[in-house]
Amino acid sequence: MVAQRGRRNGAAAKRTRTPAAPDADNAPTAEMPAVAEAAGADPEARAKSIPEAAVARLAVYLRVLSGMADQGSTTVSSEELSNAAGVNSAKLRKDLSYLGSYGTRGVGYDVAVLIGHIERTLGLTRQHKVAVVGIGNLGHALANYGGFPGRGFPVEALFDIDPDLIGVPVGGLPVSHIEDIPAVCTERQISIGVVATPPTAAQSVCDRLVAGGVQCILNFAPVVLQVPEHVEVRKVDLAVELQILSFHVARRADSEMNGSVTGNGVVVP
Amino acid sequence: MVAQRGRRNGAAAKRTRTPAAPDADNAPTAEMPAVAEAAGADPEARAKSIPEAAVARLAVYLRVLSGMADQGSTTVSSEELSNAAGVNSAKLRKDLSYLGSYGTRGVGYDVAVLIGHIERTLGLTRQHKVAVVGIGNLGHALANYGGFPGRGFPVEALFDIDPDLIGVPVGGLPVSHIEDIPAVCTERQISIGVVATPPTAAQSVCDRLVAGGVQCILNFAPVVLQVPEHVEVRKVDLAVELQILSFHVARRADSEMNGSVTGNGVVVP
DNA sequence: GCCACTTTGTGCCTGCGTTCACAAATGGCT
DNA sequence: AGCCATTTGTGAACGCAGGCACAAAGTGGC
Ligand SMILES: NC(=O)c1ccc[n+]([C@@H]2O[C@H](COP(=O)([O-])OP(=O)(O)OC[C@H]3O[C@@H](n4cnc5c(N)ncnc54)[C@H](O)[C@@H]3O)[C@@H](O)[C@H]2O)c1
Ligand SMILES: NC(=O)c1ccc[n+]([C@@H]2O[C@H](COP(=O)([O-])OP(=O)(O)OC[C@H]3O[C@@H](n4cnc5c(N)ncnc54)[C@H](O)[C@@H]3O)[C@@H](O)[C@H]2O)c1
Repeated sequence: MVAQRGRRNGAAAKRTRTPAAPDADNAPTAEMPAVAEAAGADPEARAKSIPEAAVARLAVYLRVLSGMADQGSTTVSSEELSNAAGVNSAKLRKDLSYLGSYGTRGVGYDVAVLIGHIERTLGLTRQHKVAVVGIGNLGHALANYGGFPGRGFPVEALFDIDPDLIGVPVGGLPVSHIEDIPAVCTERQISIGVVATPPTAAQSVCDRLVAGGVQCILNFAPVVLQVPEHVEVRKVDLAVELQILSFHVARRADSEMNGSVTGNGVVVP
Repeated sequence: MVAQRGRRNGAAAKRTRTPAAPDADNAPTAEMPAVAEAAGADPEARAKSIPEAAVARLAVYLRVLSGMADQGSTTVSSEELSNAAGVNSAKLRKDLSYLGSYGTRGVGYDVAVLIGHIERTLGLTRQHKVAVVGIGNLGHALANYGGFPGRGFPVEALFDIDPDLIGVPVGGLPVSHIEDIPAVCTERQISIGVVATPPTAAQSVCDRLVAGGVQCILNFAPVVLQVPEHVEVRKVDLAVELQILSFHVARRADSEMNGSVTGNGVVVP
């Protein structure tokens, strides 16, 4: 019996939206009451009503389930799965209920069936081709990482501005020049662009990706990108992550300032 | 006064809901919001009441402000700053109000003063030493990254299990063996541990970091880490980020499936 | 010194996300 | 066949966070 209960760890990235059109912004979560009519036999239609936060968790459940499937499990209860995913079991059930009633009461969920439904809901039945821009420290790591292709996100284009890098294969794929971003992305049907350039270059690179028809951008540069309304941006900002941790350290150090010490960085009187 | 409310770790508290709710008047939300209550004038004490989401934004404001300071700006209005940070101006003002009233009505905020207050609130006045474990693709990128030390997060220890890596300097720092994690972390007063190992090794590495007195962990491995209550974990999961983007692509493709096309990956009829 | 203008700080309302608790469904056991 | 243990699915409550709108507070012009 595991006494350990749910850890928190929130989502790491933040969505940004262009402040250009304050009137029509109407965040992705449909403004329409939408009522989520039960008649929705269409799983795709149902997708519209899934809360953003739940989508992030579904991805986590999916990975846990994949691990369980590899281990030979065929069914799993909400309690088990929620424990492995680090969330409350009620929340897990509610999340799963967004994609329909695919569990069996008294038994649990069929692992394979659940995997299929989550994949379909997250749009993982199609492949999403990825381009990485900025093949420096981080770009190299991303290009060499084997975990993406295996999950339906093949890296199919690399770009940089450095003449010494152009044509050099990284992770088996030659680097192209950023001038060619629009043409190459259009031609290869790239749908996700990853920005790993220095912050100063990020916006111009982003513009080229958009010109190439890319629909989503994953941004590692510490800047707020401006994009058209139809492009989705997610930001991964390590400096912010560290600063949030720093805040918690400070908060704890403050409330515990009476001798007892649980970690480094605190003076022991 | 510690007052550890607010966290969700609802440990044992069974809290059966009685309709009458005789326990306290905390049920009606209309009453005094209890936040910002007895928080004295002490800025550190006030930190406890800052919402998690606001902390993340404060870190973003801080970076924008630093850029403005470098550019010579001395004051900034909430409108300007919120634009640059990509948020609503009212939200920004509310976030800043958590750290006190340090703006001047009719003028705006003094950039330098604001930077100082945010830094103090986030605990950036002290340095937070960082250790990176798993010096592979990602670990190398992190170890070589110059952006962390400049912001008060010096990388002061590297660890791996690969004998070929031990002793090799990466980014000017030699790699140590993971066996030495507890000793080295304790000795060098490491407060933040970064896990960049394969997922299978992540939990054991995490345990060693905790044994070394590390207070926070930034986890890049796609697993849910189990840690004692006093350790804070944040997870950066690129696969999840991509899957969230994938969901949005699927959703958009679904709602727009009538010829008009705004990006790649959609068949044009 | 007064007035008009700017901008902050915040009370209030709305809506989302989380949690609880329980009825309904289901399988296994006697 | 009937009952019990188990587990799902969800209605309802609760609390946090976001956003509007306005009073308070300050600046600068005249
Ligand atoms: N390395 C890390 O661990 C890390 C951590 C956090 C954030 N980041 C951020 O990720 C980004 C990349 O970091 P990095 O360490 O890989 O930097 P890097 O300097 O190693 O690599 C940057 C790459 O971008 C290329 N580049 C420069 N200008 C370009 C342009 N206009 N168009 C296309 N490519 C261009 C450079 O040639 C170089 O190859 C930075 O914004 C950094 O702040 C990196
Ligand atoms: N590279 C990326 O772009 C990327 C992207 C997303 C997620 N990740 C995750 O980050 C982690 C690291 O990725 P990577 O690409 O750097 O992998 P990698 O294989 O290049 O590096 C892993 C490193 O960890 C070391 N290691 C193995 N077992 C260890 C142990 N028990 N203790 C300490 N070190 C050990 C290995 O020697 C190696 O140096 C993985 O969990 C991966 O899923 C990486």
